[in-house]
Amino acid sequence: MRTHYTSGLKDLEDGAEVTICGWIQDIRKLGNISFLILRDREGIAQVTLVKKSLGDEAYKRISNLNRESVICVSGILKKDTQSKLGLEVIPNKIDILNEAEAPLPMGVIDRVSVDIETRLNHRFIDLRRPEVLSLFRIESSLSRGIRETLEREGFIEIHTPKIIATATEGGTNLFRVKYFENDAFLVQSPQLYKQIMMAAGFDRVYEIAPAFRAEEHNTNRHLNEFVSIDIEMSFSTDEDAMNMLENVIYSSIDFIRRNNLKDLEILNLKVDLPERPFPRIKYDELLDYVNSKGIEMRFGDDFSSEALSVIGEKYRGFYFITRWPMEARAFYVMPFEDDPRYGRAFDLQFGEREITSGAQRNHIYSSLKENIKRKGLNPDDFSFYLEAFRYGMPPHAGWAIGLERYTMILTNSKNIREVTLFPRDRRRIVP
RNA sequence: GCCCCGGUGGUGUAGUGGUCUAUCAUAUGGGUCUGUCGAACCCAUGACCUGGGUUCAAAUCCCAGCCGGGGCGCCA
Repeated sequence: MRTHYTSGLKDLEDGAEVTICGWIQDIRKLGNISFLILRDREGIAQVTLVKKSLGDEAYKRISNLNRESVICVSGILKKDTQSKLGLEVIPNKIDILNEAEAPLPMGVIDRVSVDIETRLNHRFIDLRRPEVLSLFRIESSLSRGIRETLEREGFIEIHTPKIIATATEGGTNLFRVKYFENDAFLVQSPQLYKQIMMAAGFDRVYEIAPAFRAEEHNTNRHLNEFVSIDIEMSFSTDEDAMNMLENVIYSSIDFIRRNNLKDLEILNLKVDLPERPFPRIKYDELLDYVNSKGIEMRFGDDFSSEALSVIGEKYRGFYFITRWPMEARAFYVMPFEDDPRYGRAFDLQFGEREITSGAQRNHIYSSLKENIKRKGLNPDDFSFYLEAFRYGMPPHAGWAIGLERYTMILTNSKNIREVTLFPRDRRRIVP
Protein backbone atom coordinates (compact mmCIF):
# COMPACT_ATOMS: atom_id res chain seq x y z
CA MET A 1 0.00 0.00 0.00
CA ARG A 2 2.43 2.65 1.14
CA THR A 3 5.58 3.67 -0.65
CA HIS A 4 7.02 5.89 2.08
CA TYR A 5 6.65 6.91 5.66
CA THR A 6 6.00 10.63 6.04
CA SER A 7 9.52 11.03 7.38
CA GLY A 8 10.95 9.65 4.13
CA LEU A 9 9.42 12.35 1.93
CA LYS A 10 12.07 14.96 2.60
CA ASP A 11 14.69 12.79 0.88
CA LEU A 12 12.71 12.59 -2.38
CA GLU A 13 12.80 14.79 -5.46
CA ASP A 14 10.13 17.36 -6.08
CA GLY A 15 7.43 15.80 -8.23
CA ALA A 16 7.95 12.25 -6.95
CA GLU A 17 4.95 9.94 -6.94
CA VAL A 18 4.24 8.73 -3.41
CA THR A 19 1.66 6.85 -1.41
CA ILE A 20 1.49 7.59 2.29
CA CYS A 21 -0.85 5.92 4.75
CA GLY A 22 -1.94 6.78 8.24
CA TRP A 23 -4.37 8.65 10.46
CA ILE A 24 -6.00 12.00 9.78
CA GLN A 25 -4.66 14.08 12.61
CA ASP A 26 -6.40 17.27 11.59
CA ILE A 27 -8.12 18.96 8.69
CA ARG A 28 -8.01 22.72 8.41
CA LYS A 29 -10.85 23.77 6.14
CA LEU A 30 -10.67 27.08 4.36
CA GLY A 31 -13.62 26.79 2.02
CA ASN A 32 -12.28 25.83 -1.36
CA ILE A 33 -8.94 24.60 -0.07
CA SER A 34 -8.27 22.33 2.89
CA PHE A 35 -5.14 21.12 4.57
CA LEU A 36 -5.16 17.57 5.84
CA ILE A 37 -2.46 16.50 8.27
CA LEU A 38 -1.67 12.82 7.92
CA ARG A 39 0.18 11.09 10.74
CA ASP A 40 2.01 7.80 10.61
CA ARG A 41 4.48 6.19 12.98
CA GLU A 42 7.34 8.31 11.77
CA GLY A 43 5.81 11.76 11.64
CA ILE A 44 3.30 13.94 9.84
CA ALA A 45 2.79 15.28 6.32
CA GLN A 46 0.43 17.80 4.83
CA VAL A 47 -1.98 16.74 2.12
CA THR A 48 -3.41 19.73 0.31
CA LEU A 49 -6.98 19.32 -0.91
CA VAL A 50 -8.13 21.72 -3.61
CA LYS A 51 -11.81 21.69 -4.43
CA LYS A 52 -11.33 22.61 -8.07
CA SER A 53 -9.02 19.71 -8.84
CA LEU A 54 -10.73 17.07 -6.68
CA GLY A 55 -14.28 17.86 -7.76
CA ASP A 56 -17.03 19.04 -5.45
CA GLU A 57 -18.18 15.65 -4.27
CA ALA A 58 -14.78 14.12 -3.49
CA TYR A 59 -13.62 17.33 -1.86
CA LYS A 60 -16.63 17.44 0.41
CA ARG A 61 -16.37 13.76 1.27
CA ILE A 62 -12.70 13.89 2.21
CA SER A 63 -12.59 17.23 3.93
CA ASN A 64 -15.49 16.13 6.13
CA LEU A 65 -13.84 12.93 7.33
CA ASN A 66 -13.57 12.59 11.08
CA ARG A 67 -10.22 13.02 12.74
CA GLU A 68 -8.25 9.80 13.26
CA SER A 69 -9.83 8.11 10.25
CA VAL A 70 -7.35 5.92 8.37
CA ILE A 71 -6.53 6.74 4.77
CA CYS A 72 -3.94 6.19 2.06
CA VAL A 73 -3.04 9.10 -0.15
CA SER A 74 -1.39 8.69 -3.53
CA GLY A 75 -0.15 11.80 -5.19
CA ILE A 76 2.67 14.06 -6.19
CA LEU A 77 5.19 15.39 -3.72
CA LYS A 78 5.60 19.11 -3.86
CA LYS A 79 8.67 20.46 -2.10
CA ASP A 80 8.48 24.08 -3.15
CA THR A 81 5.64 25.02 -0.88
CA GLN A 82 4.40 27.51 1.64
CA SER A 83 3.81 24.78 4.19
CA LYS A 84 5.85 25.04 7.36
CA LEU A 85 6.63 21.36 7.05
CA GLY A 86 8.47 22.23 3.85
CA LEU A 87 6.54 19.82 1.68
CA GLU A 88 3.06 18.72 0.80
CA VAL A 89 1.36 16.00 -1.17
CA ILE A 90 -1.08 16.89 -3.92
CA PRO A 91 -3.40 13.90 -4.05
CA ASN A 92 -4.48 12.00 -7.13
CA LYS A 93 -6.26 9.30 -5.18
CA ILE A 94 -7.37 8.98 -1.59
CA ASP A 95 -8.49 5.62 -0.22
CA ILE A 96 -10.63 5.77 2.89
CA LEU A 97 -9.71 2.62 4.78
CA ASN A 98 -11.46 3.12 8.09
CA GLU A 99 -13.62 5.96 9.30
CA ALA A 100 -13.24 6.98 12.92
CA GLU A 101 -16.27 7.82 15.00
CA ALA A 102 -16.62 11.24 16.60
CA PRO A 103 -16.12 12.56 19.14
CA LEU A 104 -12.99 10.72 20.20
CA PRO A 105 -12.81 9.36 23.77
CA MET A 106 -9.76 11.57 24.12
CA GLY A 107 -7.97 13.90 21.76
CA VAL A 108 -4.63 13.00 20.23
CA ILE A 109 -3.42 16.56 19.69
CA ASP A 110 -5.96 18.59 21.65
CA ARG A 111 -4.69 21.47 23.70
CA VAL A 112 -6.13 20.13 26.93
CA SER A 113 -4.42 17.88 29.43
CA VAL A 114 -5.76 14.38 29.98
CA ASP A 115 -5.62 12.38 33.20
CA ILE A 116 -3.39 9.31 33.18
CA GLU A 117 -6.51 7.34 34.05
CA THR A 118 -8.37 8.47 30.94
CA ARG A 119 -5.27 7.86 28.87
CA LEU A 120 -4.94 4.31 30.13
CA ASN A 121 -8.63 3.61 29.61
CA HIS A 122 -8.21 4.50 25.95
CA ARG A 123 -4.58 3.56 25.69
CA PHE A 124 -4.53 2.80 21.97
CA ILE A 125 -5.41 6.42 21.26
CA ASP A 126 -2.96 7.72 23.82
CA LEU A 127 -0.24 5.64 22.20
CA ARG A 128 -0.81 7.54 18.94
CA ARG A 129 0.71 10.60 20.54
CA PRO A 130 4.27 10.98 19.29
CA GLU A 131 5.74 11.63 22.73
CA VAL A 132 4.13 8.49 24.10
CA LEU A 133 5.39 6.43 21.17
CA SER A 134 8.85 7.83 21.80
CA LEU A 135 8.84 6.51 25.37
CA PHE A 136 8.18 3.02 24.09
CA ARG A 137 10.76 3.30 21.34
CA ILE A 138 13.27 4.18 24.04
CA GLU A 139 12.10 1.26 26.15
CA SER A 140 12.48 -1.00 23.14
CA SER A 141 15.99 0.30 22.57
CA LEU A 142 16.94 -0.15 26.19
CA SER A 143 15.95 -3.78 26.20
CA ARG A 144 17.64 -4.26 22.85
CA GLY A 145 20.79 -2.53 24.04
CA ILE A 146 20.83 -4.71 27.13
CA ARG A 147 20.14 -7.84 25.12
CA GLU A 148 22.91 -7.10 22.63
CA THR A 149 25.38 -6.41 25.40
CA LEU A 150 24.53 -9.64 27.15
CA GLU A 151 24.74 -11.63 23.92
CA ARG A 152 28.13 -10.09 23.26
CA GLU A 153 29.21 -11.14 26.75
CA GLY A 154 28.28 -14.74 26.10
CA PHE A 155 24.94 -14.98 27.87
CA ILE A 156 22.37 -17.54 26.75
CA GLU A 157 18.76 -16.42 26.70
CA ILE A 158 16.50 -18.73 28.66
CA HIS A 159 12.81 -18.98 29.51
CA THR A 160 11.81 -20.30 32.89
CA PRO A 161 8.31 -21.19 34.08
CA LYS A 162 5.96 -18.49 35.24
CA ILE A 163 3.64 -20.92 36.98
CA ILE A 164 5.12 -22.54 40.04
CA ALA A 165 4.02 -24.80 42.88
CA THR A 166 5.19 -22.61 45.75
CA ALA A 167 8.33 -21.46 47.48
CA THR A 168 10.04 -18.50 45.99
CA GLU A 169 12.25 -16.15 47.87
CA GLY A 170 9.70 -15.15 50.42
CA GLY A 171 9.08 -11.49 51.09
CA THR A 172 6.42 -10.64 48.58
CA ASN A 173 3.04 -12.23 48.14
CA LEU A 174 2.25 -14.41 45.17
CA PHE A 175 -0.85 -14.55 43.01
CA ARG A 176 -2.66 -17.82 43.44
CA VAL A 177 -4.02 -19.47 40.32
CA LYS A 178 -6.04 -22.62 39.76
CA TYR A 179 -3.94 -25.35 38.19
CA PHE A 180 -6.32 -28.21 37.42
CA GLU A 181 -6.93 -29.97 40.74
CA ASN A 182 -4.17 -28.01 42.50
CA ASP A 183 -3.32 -24.46 43.43
CA ALA A 184 -0.35 -22.86 41.78
CA PHE A 185 1.28 -19.43 41.85
CA LEU A 186 2.67 -16.86 39.44
CA VAL A 187 6.39 -16.29 39.87
CA GLN A 188 7.68 -13.17 41.54
CA SER A 189 11.08 -13.63 39.89
CA PRO A 190 13.04 -16.31 38.01
CA GLN A 191 15.61 -16.25 40.80
CA LEU A 192 15.61 -19.89 41.82
CA TYR A 193 15.47 -21.20 38.25
CA LYS A 194 18.28 -19.05 36.93
CA GLN A 195 20.42 -20.29 39.82
CA ILE A 196 19.55 -23.87 38.96
CA MET A 197 20.79 -23.10 35.45
CA MET A 198 24.21 -22.48 36.95
CA ALA A 199 24.21 -26.05 38.23
CA ALA A 200 23.13 -27.03 34.72
CA GLY A 201 26.40 -25.60 33.46
CA PHE A 202 24.93 -22.91 31.16
CA ASP A 203 27.47 -20.60 32.77
CA ARG A 204 25.85 -17.30 31.79
CA VAL A 205 22.10 -16.89 31.30
CA TYR A 206 19.61 -14.09 30.99
CA GLU A 207 15.87 -13.84 30.83
CA ILE A 208 13.59 -10.94 29.93
CA ALA A 209 10.15 -11.88 31.13
CA PRO A 210 7.22 -10.79 33.28
CA ALA A 211 7.25 -11.14 37.04
CA PHE A 212 4.19 -10.94 39.25
CA ARG A 213 3.86 -9.50 42.73
CA ALA A 214 0.64 -9.61 44.69
CA GLU A 215 1.50 -6.56 46.76
CA GLU A 216 -1.19 -4.00 47.41
CA HIS A 217 1.10 -1.12 46.74
CA ASN A 218 -0.37 1.98 45.27
CA THR A 219 2.51 4.11 44.10
CA ASN A 220 3.89 5.73 40.98
CA ARG A 221 6.71 3.21 40.73
CA HIS A 222 5.19 -0.21 41.39
CA LEU A 223 3.27 -2.59 39.18
CA ASN A 224 1.81 -5.98 39.92
CA GLU A 225 3.17 -7.25 36.64
CA PHE A 226 6.45 -5.94 35.31
CA VAL A 227 9.22 -6.99 32.95
CA SER A 228 12.23 -8.28 34.79
CA ILE A 229 15.62 -8.45 33.12
CA ASP A 230 17.46 -11.16 35.00
CA ILE A 231 20.99 -12.43 34.62
CA GLU A 232 23.04 -15.05 36.39
CA MET A 233 26.72 -15.78 35.82
CA SER A 234 28.91 -18.61 37.07
CA PHE A 235 32.43 -18.50 38.48
CA SER A 236 31.65 -14.93 39.34
CA THR A 237 31.63 -12.74 42.43
CA ASP A 238 29.44 -9.83 43.44
CA GLU A 239 32.18 -7.58 41.99
CA ASP A 240 31.94 -9.35 38.63
CA ALA A 241 28.16 -8.94 38.64
CA MET A 242 28.42 -5.24 39.44
CA ASN A 243 30.94 -4.75 36.66
CA MET A 244 28.61 -6.50 34.26
CA LEU A 245 25.71 -4.35 35.39
CA GLU A 246 27.77 -1.22 34.92
CA ASN A 247 28.63 -2.40 31.45
CA VAL A 248 24.99 -3.11 30.63
CA ILE A 249 23.77 0.24 31.93
CA TYR A 250 26.47 2.13 30.10
CA SER A 251 25.93 0.25 26.84
CA SER A 252 22.17 0.59 26.88
CA ILE A 253 22.38 4.33 27.48
CA ASP A 254 24.95 4.58 24.72
CA PHE A 255 22.55 2.62 22.53
CA ILE A 256 19.65 5.02 22.96
CA ARG A 257 21.92 8.02 22.54
CA ARG A 258 22.91 6.64 19.15
CA ASN A 259 19.57 5.20 18.03
CA ASN A 260 16.88 7.39 19.58
CA LEU A 261 17.99 10.92 18.78
CA LYS A 262 14.58 11.83 17.42
CA ASP A 263 12.77 10.35 20.41
CA LEU A 264 15.01 12.16 22.87
CA GLU A 265 14.34 15.34 20.95
CA ILE A 266 10.57 14.80 20.94
CA LEU A 267 10.68 14.21 24.69
CA ASN A 268 13.08 17.09 25.18
CA LEU A 269 15.41 14.79 27.07
CA LYS A 270 19.11 14.89 27.55
CA VAL A 271 20.57 11.60 28.67
CA ASP A 272 24.23 11.69 29.61
CA LEU A 273 26.56 8.75 29.52
CA PRO A 274 27.32 7.86 33.12
CA GLU A 275 30.87 7.97 34.39
CA ARG A 276 32.40 4.63 35.20
CA PRO A 277 33.04 3.10 37.62
CA PHE A 278 29.86 3.90 39.54
CA PRO A 279 30.58 4.75 43.17
CA ARG A 280 30.31 1.79 45.53
CA ILE A 281 29.12 2.82 48.94
CA LYS A 282 28.83 0.49 51.87
CA TYR A 283 25.56 0.08 53.66
CA ASP A 284 27.15 1.04 56.99
CA GLU A 285 28.44 4.30 55.60
CA LEU A 286 24.98 5.27 54.34
CA LEU A 287 23.42 4.12 57.59
CA ASP A 288 25.66 6.53 59.48
CA TYR A 289 24.98 9.28 56.98
CA VAL A 290 21.23 8.86 57.24
CA ASN A 291 21.38 8.87 61.02
CA SER A 292 23.57 11.97 60.98
CA LYS A 293 20.81 13.65 58.97
CA GLY A 294 18.37 12.97 61.78
CA ILE A 295 16.53 10.05 60.23
CA GLU A 296 16.32 7.19 62.66
CA MET A 297 17.48 3.92 61.18
CA ARG A 298 18.89 0.83 62.81
CA PHE A 299 21.38 -1.71 61.57
CA GLY A 300 19.48 -4.29 59.53
CA ASP A 301 16.73 -1.93 58.43
CA ASP A 302 16.24 -1.29 54.76
CA PHE A 303 16.44 2.33 53.64
CA SER A 304 13.07 4.06 53.86
CA SER A 305 11.80 6.40 51.17
CA GLU A 306 12.77 9.28 53.40
CA ALA A 307 16.27 7.89 53.87
CA LEU A 308 16.70 7.31 50.16
CA SER A 309 15.63 10.83 49.32
CA VAL A 310 18.29 12.20 51.68
CA ILE A 311 20.87 9.88 50.14
CA GLY A 312 19.65 10.79 46.66
CA GLU A 313 20.38 14.43 47.34
CA LYS A 314 24.02 13.56 47.96
CA TYR A 315 24.44 10.94 45.22
CA ARG A 316 22.55 12.04 42.13
CA GLY A 317 23.64 9.60 39.45
CA PHE A 318 24.22 5.86 39.46
CA TYR A 319 25.82 4.28 42.52
CA PHE A 320 25.90 0.95 44.26
CA ILE A 321 24.95 0.26 47.84
CA THR A 322 27.10 -2.69 48.89
CA ARG A 323 27.88 -4.93 51.83
CA TRP A 324 24.35 -5.30 53.18
CA PRO A 325 23.42 -6.85 56.51
CA MET A 326 22.29 -10.41 55.90
CA GLU A 327 19.09 -9.78 57.78
CA ALA A 328 18.02 -7.18 55.26
CA ARG A 329 18.45 -9.49 52.28
CA ALA A 330 17.15 -12.75 50.91
CA PHE A 331 18.42 -16.15 52.08
CA TYR A 332 20.38 -16.87 48.90
CA VAL A 333 22.93 -14.07 49.45
CA MET A 334 26.51 -15.16 50.10
CA PRO A 335 27.81 -13.92 53.47
CA PHE A 336 31.23 -12.30 53.67
CA GLU A 337 33.94 -14.62 55.00
CA ASP A 338 35.46 -11.93 57.23
CA ASP A 339 32.15 -11.03 58.87
CA PRO A 340 29.11 -13.19 58.18
CA ARG A 341 26.75 -10.52 59.47
CA TYR A 342 27.21 -8.94 56.06
CA GLY A 343 26.37 -10.33 52.65
CA ARG A 344 27.69 -9.87 49.13
CA ALA A 345 24.54 -8.10 48.03
CA PHE A 346 24.16 -4.80 46.22
CA ASP A 347 21.54 -2.40 44.96
CA LEU A 348 22.04 -0.14 41.99
CA GLN A 349 20.51 3.24 42.65
CA PHE A 350 19.89 6.28 40.53
CA GLY A 351 19.57 9.13 42.99
CA GLU A 352 16.80 8.18 45.33
CA ARG A 353 15.43 5.46 43.12
CA GLU A 354 16.30 1.79 43.11
CA ILE A 355 16.84 0.13 39.75
CA THR A 356 18.49 -3.17 40.47
CA SER A 357 19.13 -5.69 43.19
CA GLY A 358 21.85 -8.26 42.94
CA ALA A 359 24.26 -10.43 44.84
CA GLN A 360 26.80 -13.14 44.82
CA ARG A 361 24.78 -16.21 45.74
CA ASN A 362 25.45 -18.69 48.44
CA HIS A 363 26.42 -21.87 46.57
CA ILE A 364 27.32 -23.92 49.67
CA TYR A 365 24.48 -26.34 50.32
CA SER A 366 24.71 -26.59 54.10
CA SER A 367 25.07 -22.85 54.65
CA LEU A 368 22.26 -22.05 52.20
CA LYS A 369 19.98 -24.47 53.97
CA GLU A 370 20.81 -22.83 57.30
CA ASN A 371 19.96 -19.42 55.89
CA ILE A 372 16.60 -20.64 54.66
CA LYS A 373 15.82 -21.81 58.17
CA ARG A 374 17.09 -18.61 59.69
CA LYS A 375 14.61 -16.69 57.53
CA GLY A 376 11.83 -18.77 58.99
CA LEU A 377 11.28 -20.73 55.80
CA ASN A 378 11.05 -24.47 55.43
CA PRO A 379 13.91 -26.09 53.45
CA ASP A 380 11.57 -28.91 52.45
CA ASP A 381 9.67 -26.42 50.31
CA PHE A 382 12.88 -25.68 48.45
CA SER A 383 14.02 -29.22 47.77
CA PHE A 384 13.86 -28.85 43.97
CA TYR A 385 16.13 -25.83 44.35
CA LEU A 386 18.43 -27.15 47.03
CA GLU A 387 19.09 -30.35 45.12
CA ALA A 388 20.93 -28.30 42.52
CA PHE A 389 23.47 -27.34 45.19
CA ARG A 390 24.36 -30.93 46.11
CA TYR A 391 25.86 -32.26 42.90
CA GLY A 392 28.22 -29.63 41.63
CA MET A 393 27.20 -25.97 41.88
CA PRO A 394 29.73 -23.33 40.86
CA PRO A 395 29.99 -20.00 42.67
CA HIS A 396 27.75 -17.53 40.91
CA ALA A 397 26.23 -14.08 41.04
CA GLY A 398 23.50 -12.14 39.29
CA TRP A 399 21.01 -9.30 39.32
CA ALA A 400 17.65 -8.14 38.02
CA ILE A 401 16.62 -4.85 36.43
CA GLY A 402 13.02 -3.73 36.25
CA LEU A 403 12.67 -2.67 32.62
CA GLU A 404 9.84 -0.22 33.20
CA ARG A 405 11.49 1.30 36.20
CA TYR A 406 14.74 1.69 34.35
CA THR A 407 12.92 3.35 31.45
CA MET A 408 11.00 5.54 33.87
CA ILE A 409 14.19 6.76 35.45
CA LEU A 410 16.02 7.48 32.21
CA THR A 411 13.04 9.24 30.64
CA ASN A 412 12.30 11.11 33.85
CA SER A 413 8.70 9.85 33.81
CA LYS A 414 6.63 10.65 36.86
CA ASN A 415 4.64 7.43 36.79
CA ILE A 416 5.75 3.92 35.87
CA ARG A 417 2.41 3.47 34.12
CA GLU A 418 3.58 5.98 31.52
CA VAL A 419 6.17 3.52 30.30
CA THR A 420 3.97 0.43 30.56
CA LEU A 421 1.71 -0.27 27.58
CA PHE A 422 -1.12 -1.81 29.58
CA PRO A 423 -0.23 -1.55 33.25
CA ARG A 424 -1.43 -3.98 35.87
CA ASP A 425 -1.80 -2.31 39.23
CA ARG A 426 -3.83 -2.73 42.37
CA ARG A 427 -7.05 -1.79 40.60
CA ARG A 428 -6.46 -2.13 36.91
CA ILE A 429 -6.62 -5.28 34.83
CA VAL A 430 -8.34 -3.69 31.81
CA PRO A 431 -7.47 -2.98 29.06
C1' G B 1 -2.92 -2.90 54.29
C1' C B 2 -2.53 2.26 56.65
C1' C B 3 -2.92 7.88 56.30
C1' C B 4 -4.53 12.13 53.53
C1' C B 5 -7.32 14.10 49.15
C1' G B 6 -10.76 14.06 45.20
C1' G B 7 -15.21 12.61 41.62
C1' U B 8 -18.91 18.84 37.32
C1' G B 9 -20.36 18.29 29.27
C1' G B 10 -16.44 13.57 24.92
C1' U B 11 -11.69 15.81 27.36
C1' G B 12 -9.44 19.19 31.13
C1' U B 13 -11.51 22.61 34.59
C1' A B 14 -14.22 27.13 37.62
C1' G B 15 -17.77 27.08 41.17
C1' U B 16 -17.75 25.56 49.20
C1' G B 17 -25.91 26.69 50.83
C1' G B 18 -29.98 30.76 47.14
C1' U B 19 -29.89 35.38 40.17
C1' C B 20 -26.20 27.82 38.92
C1' U B 21 -31.38 28.71 33.85
C1' A B 22 -23.49 26.03 36.15
C1' U B 23 -17.63 29.20 34.19
C1' C B 24 -13.75 28.77 30.78
C1' A B 25 -10.90 26.01 27.39
C1' U B 26 -10.90 22.03 24.17
C1' A B 27 -14.10 18.84 21.40
C1' U B 28 -18.49 17.94 18.36
C1' G B 29 -22.32 19.85 14.57
C1' G B 30 -23.39 23.98 11.20
C1' G B 31 -21.73 28.53 8.62
C1' U B 32 -17.90 32.29 6.15
C1' C B 33 -13.12 31.96 3.89
C1' U B 34 -7.93 29.20 -2.06
C1' G B 35 -2.31 28.93 1.70
C1' U B 36 -3.65 27.10 6.57
C1' C B 37 0.07 25.21 9.84
C1' G B 38 -2.21 25.89 18.05
C1' A B 39 -5.91 28.74 11.43
C1' A B 40 -9.44 32.81 12.43
C1' C B 41 -14.41 34.50 13.07
C1' C B 42 -19.96 33.58 13.88
C1' C B 43 -23.94 30.19 15.65
C1' A B 44 -25.30 25.78 18.10
C1' U B 45 -24.67 21.05 21.14
C1' G B 46 -23.22 18.90 25.56
C1' A B 47 -22.04 17.93 32.57
C1' C B 48 -22.85 18.26 38.82
C1' C B 49 -20.39 9.49 40.52
C1' U B 50 -24.58 6.42 42.98
C1' G B 51 -28.01 5.95 47.08
C1' G B 52 -29.80 7.88 51.54
C1' G B 53 -30.14 12.19 54.93
C1' U B 54 -30.14 17.64 56.78
C1' U B 55 -32.54 22.22 54.90
C1' C B 56 -37.69 26.48 52.74
C1' A B 57 -33.41 25.64 49.36
C1' A B 58 -27.77 21.01 47.96
C1' A B 59 -22.91 20.72 42.59
C1' U B 60 -21.96 22.87 47.51
C1' C B 61 -23.26 20.20 54.23
C1' C B 62 -23.61 14.87 56.60
C1' C B 63 -23.50 9.27 56.05
C1' A B 64 -22.70 4.91 53.12
C1' G B 65 -21.13 2.75 48.63
C1' C B 66 -18.45 2.74 44.07
C1' C B 67 -14.39 4.84 41.38
C1' G B 68 -9.89 7.47 41.33
C1' G B 69 -5.34 10.45 42.97
C1' G B 70 -1.08 11.39 46.39
C1' G B 71 1.95 9.44 50.32
C1' C B 72 3.75 5.27 53.48
C1' G B 73 5.17 0.28 54.03
C1' C B 74 7.19 -3.54 50.39
C1' C B 75 10.12 -3.94 46.32
C1' A B 76 12.30 -3.90 40.43
